[in-house]
Amino acid sequence: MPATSKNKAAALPKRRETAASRVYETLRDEISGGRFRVGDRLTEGALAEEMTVSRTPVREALRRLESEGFVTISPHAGALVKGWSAQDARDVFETRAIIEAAAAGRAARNATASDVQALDDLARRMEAAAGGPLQDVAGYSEMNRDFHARILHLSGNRRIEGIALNLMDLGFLVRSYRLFGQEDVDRSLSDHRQLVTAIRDGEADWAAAVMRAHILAAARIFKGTHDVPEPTGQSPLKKESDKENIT
Amino acid sequence: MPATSKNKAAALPKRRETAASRVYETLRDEISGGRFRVGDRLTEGALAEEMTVSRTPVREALRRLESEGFVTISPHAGALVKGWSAQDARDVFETRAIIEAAAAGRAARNATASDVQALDDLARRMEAAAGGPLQDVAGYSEMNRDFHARILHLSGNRRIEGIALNLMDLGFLVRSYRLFGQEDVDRSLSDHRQLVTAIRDGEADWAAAVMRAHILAAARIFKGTHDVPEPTGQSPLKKESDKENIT
DNA sequence: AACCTACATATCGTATACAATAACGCAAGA
DNA sequence: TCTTGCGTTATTGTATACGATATGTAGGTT
Repeated sequence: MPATSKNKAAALPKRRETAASRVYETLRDEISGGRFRVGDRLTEGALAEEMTVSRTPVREALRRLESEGFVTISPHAGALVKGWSAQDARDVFETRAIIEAAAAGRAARNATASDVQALDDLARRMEAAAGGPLQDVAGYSEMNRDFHARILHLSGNRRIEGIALNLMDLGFLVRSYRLFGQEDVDRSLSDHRQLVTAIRDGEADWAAAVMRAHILAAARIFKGTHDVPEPTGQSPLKKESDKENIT
Repeated sequence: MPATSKNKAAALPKRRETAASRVYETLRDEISGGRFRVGDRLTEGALAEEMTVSRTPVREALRRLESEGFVTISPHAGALVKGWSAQDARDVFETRAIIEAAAAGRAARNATASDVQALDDLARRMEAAAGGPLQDVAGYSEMNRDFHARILHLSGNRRIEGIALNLMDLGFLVRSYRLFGQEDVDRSLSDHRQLVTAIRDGEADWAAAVMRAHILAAARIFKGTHDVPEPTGQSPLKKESDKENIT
């Protein structure tokens, strides 16, 4: 329905954000949150009506989601929610291991005392939060992201930082912490402690090796419990799952 | 003026592309080609009129260019041609060195005999083309891109492949081969030979090391002759200075 | 003279209207 | 029953109209 710009009081006018960015964030969270099935069609008109905006900002949001790998868009066919194969997950973790290991090594050379202090504080807070059986998964995940982001920033290479952050924020990874058992969390925390120490002492090679192991360990957990959301089922209609895997 | 889709006979009537993609490609080539100066304002309306389309496809093209790092867009201020500082260039080369070295190592493990054959053919063709003083810079550059792209593909990691290709295709790097002297070309070709050999023999570590050296050497050449100052922030009074930026 | 305010203008963000295309179904024939 | 062709329809691509916002300027006040 034509929302005549009068409905600003309707939803969330708090921020001075644009409608396009709001639609983008909403859709991104919803896709990550599992509202849609892989292969689902995202129709501009339907989404526009649902969010009480016009097709223009929806369209913009979809294009952005495509560039970040959440949906695929075909010239006249529209947007489909993109699926993740086991191979995709493996590739992402492997790439993260490579890039973040290098970043950790650089961070070990660049970090100042206060940088190390901040990292250490964060690591301790994570340990405190994980005292019990990890209740606040979202909060822990957020702290973990922050920990990695700080190290990436300390690498001094903004390109590395941006690429690695993108990889970290991919939808199918965001919620993977639910898969962590107690011992996994313990090992992860131990890795973090080692990273802080290695960075504090300027031991670049050690920092890189720890980071690599840290990420590959997470990959193993993810892989073990998350084997193949293959396109097998998923066909409410006929054959929609043409699979984007190039191979 | 409503261009009633009849003017397709103007330039490229062959393809059935969308207007947005045409605008995107045109703008990308023009930015890479140096038509604009760093910091130039790209106004939607002006570009739309120039290309005889509406603002909508222009807008879409600009957003895409932003996501690929060619322009920066501020919420209500519009798009500016993005500049590359020496630090940016350094970051890109360093990141390429890290990622492509890893890719070369994986390629050494995955490559089949025919893969190696294809690489070797390409390397030989490049040597032949560089017999003289490198006349066809564009052609040579294209072959070089293909060489690297093949190795990236052989890594078996599509994520690595995509990231590295993006880094390779950044505007300010595309034409950097003009900076290569004869000895630089010779060393580059020698690197390629070594890469082919290392991959053929499955020597992952050697392949990775050669690739790393290969890219960092290129970085050094680029850096030496291309030391540019910062994009000077965005001076608000900065006026349009289009046309004529050869370099 | 400096500063603040109000207005004018240019450009972006969004809504809506229209055109083009591809998916879908239905019917007709073999 | 299967195939094939055409027409309908839903959805995307593009154009245009309108509203919102930032910037720049002129004029008035202190």
